[in-house]
Amino acid sequence: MKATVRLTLPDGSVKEMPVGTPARAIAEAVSPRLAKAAVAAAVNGEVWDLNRPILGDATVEIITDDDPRALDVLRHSTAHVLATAVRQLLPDANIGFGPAIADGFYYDFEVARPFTPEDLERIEERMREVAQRGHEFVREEVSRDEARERFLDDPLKLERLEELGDDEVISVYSDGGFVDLCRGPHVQSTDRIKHFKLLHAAGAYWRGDSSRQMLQRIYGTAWFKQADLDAHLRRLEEAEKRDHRTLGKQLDLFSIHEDVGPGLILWHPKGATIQFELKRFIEDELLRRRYDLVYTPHVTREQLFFRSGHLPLYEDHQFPAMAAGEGESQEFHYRVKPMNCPMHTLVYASRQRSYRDLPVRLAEVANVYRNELSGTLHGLLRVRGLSMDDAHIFCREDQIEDEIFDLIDLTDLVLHRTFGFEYRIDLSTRPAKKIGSDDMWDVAEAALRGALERMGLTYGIDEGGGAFYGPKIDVQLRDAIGREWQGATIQLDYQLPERFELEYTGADNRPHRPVMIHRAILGTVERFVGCLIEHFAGAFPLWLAPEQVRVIPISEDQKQVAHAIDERLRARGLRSSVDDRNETLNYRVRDGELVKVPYMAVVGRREVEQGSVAVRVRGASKKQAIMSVDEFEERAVRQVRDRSLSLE
RNA sequence: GCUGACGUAGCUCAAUUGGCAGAGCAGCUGAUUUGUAAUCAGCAGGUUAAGGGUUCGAGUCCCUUCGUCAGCUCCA
Repeated sequence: MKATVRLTLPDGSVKEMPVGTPARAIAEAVSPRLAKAAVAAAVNGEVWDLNRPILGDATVEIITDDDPRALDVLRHSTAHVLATAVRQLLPDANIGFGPAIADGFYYDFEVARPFTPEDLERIEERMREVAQRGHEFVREEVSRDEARERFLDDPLKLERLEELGDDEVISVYSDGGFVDLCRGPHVQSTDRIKHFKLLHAAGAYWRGDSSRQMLQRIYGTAWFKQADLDAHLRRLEEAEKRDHRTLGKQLDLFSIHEDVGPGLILWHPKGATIQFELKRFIEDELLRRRYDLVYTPHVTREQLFFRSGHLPLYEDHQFPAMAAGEGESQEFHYRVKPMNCPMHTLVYASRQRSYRDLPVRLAEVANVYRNELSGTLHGLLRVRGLSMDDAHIFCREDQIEDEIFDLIDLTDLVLHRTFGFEYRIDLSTRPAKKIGSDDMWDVAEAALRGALERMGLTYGIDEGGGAFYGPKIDVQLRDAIGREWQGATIQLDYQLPERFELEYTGADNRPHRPVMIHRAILGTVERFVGCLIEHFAGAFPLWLAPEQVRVIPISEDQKQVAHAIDERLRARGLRSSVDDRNETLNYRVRDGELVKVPYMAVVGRREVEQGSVAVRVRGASKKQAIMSVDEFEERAVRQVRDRSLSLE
């Protein structure tokens, strides 16, 4: 057996080291500085503990605390410290899973009673003690029998253990008396863990299965630097301030009333204005791109959804059936529609189609209703009554790529060029359980890829993540404070054309089956408006702002002129109003700022004499610009037309 | 749907061990005529989510229902 191993470092240099040398030794050999910053190592690309002996030739890269992979290690280790502390305080607690997640970690426990906020404080305090003690994280590889022995009192761990394959290495990590079945890796010692905070506790089903017992999950966050932790906590606060439910109330955009029902939105005039502008923008764009608008009923005989296959598969998400009216045949039951595709399919099938007619693009910003679980409802982001910016494209296989290309362009226009979102694209390919031949899938996936590449876009691939009826493209958008939201979705469908026997006559005078593309660019109007509220923190760009201009006469003497200016702005299509309430100027300016009116046009004695207005731009206090009414009017109209994101 | 927490005026929040339901803002009325983030005074506003129970007495304790929130799950 060789006594040394050849370790290749990222700079290409090769170090000859004794077998079993840990990555830590390499870091120390390079520089004390590197050793200090080192958190873990990538050995042949796999993240390892610094202390884990390297037994064969390998590439080794030291992962330092500024590497994103290091944060996962730190957070995972913090989760172990959490479990260590909980076990010390509650020795009977059974442990579930405790992984690192985006921005933090959690750990699941099976305990006699749920954790209270006071419990969290006590646990966090104990965590600090554990961390400060500097327990080594010790990794051991054990046999299955030995592992069974060790986790005799941990039924949840035993269950996981039995699922591990025979060829898998079973590793166990311990720190300060706490032992966990765990793949690792971990930081070297608990004293590396300094900057963390427990955030909240909530119930979570074991293995995410609602038929299994409920565990108590504790969430937390951990960082290498105090400044990073502080910044993260500030981000959470900022997100809370932007919460669309709070802003929706403050800005009088929408409400949800108990008597109407949960998940059903009452759009107030100001919120409705935003929706109106959004729909107008989208529909104008669709017409330009040769879509046709359609309108279809909100209620239908349920046989339609049996034919489409939604029933009984999707029944849990549909509202219950309604009987037909008295005196009518009771043979048919009706359903409120949860989707539009079957109806659009019928519009397609309402007459013969030639290959020359394709693609047929049918669009409808449609209200649909889905009976979502009560516990999942959340403001505008998850609702039961929603308006999809839905469309279905019926095309030939050779047209798929061009259609997808156009859809991605549309997505970029809407999300990026219009609203300034950055976004990320994922392509989901064929799942194990699918319909259609492999040839069909080859064509479909190649078309999606081709369009993405023609666009010059980078995208991720979710292998096997497609729907059973076709591959899809999902777009995740990133908002002003870095959060990701589900944006557009584009799905190919070979199933519905089959079920509804859709056809077109080809150049060969033979019947052919079209392909169907389902797509939503905004997702749903409700969710998108919610996202916009948080993205802009309620300060909408001029074209979307429910109230664009507020004209404020300083005293009664300017009242008439103010109303005349308001009339002029209204005549140009601007949403203007006059605040001539009997209040001080300061009061009225403050009021306008609080509801985030983009422009306040103040009219005093000087302005009346000059035919001008003193324009105050939202958020820019004390820097008013005096300009003629004409100039202001042109400026505002131009910005609305351009859908400008900033005010000038 | 499940687990836990919560529900007081339009909004934000008080109310001691069970002991007279209160404040600020918003609203209304009046005075004031205002030069860029809150002028002053007065008035009005409540079946304490709904229903039931315990008690001399319930916003407060117990039960049921509805709703909200944090998650689980699922998705757009």
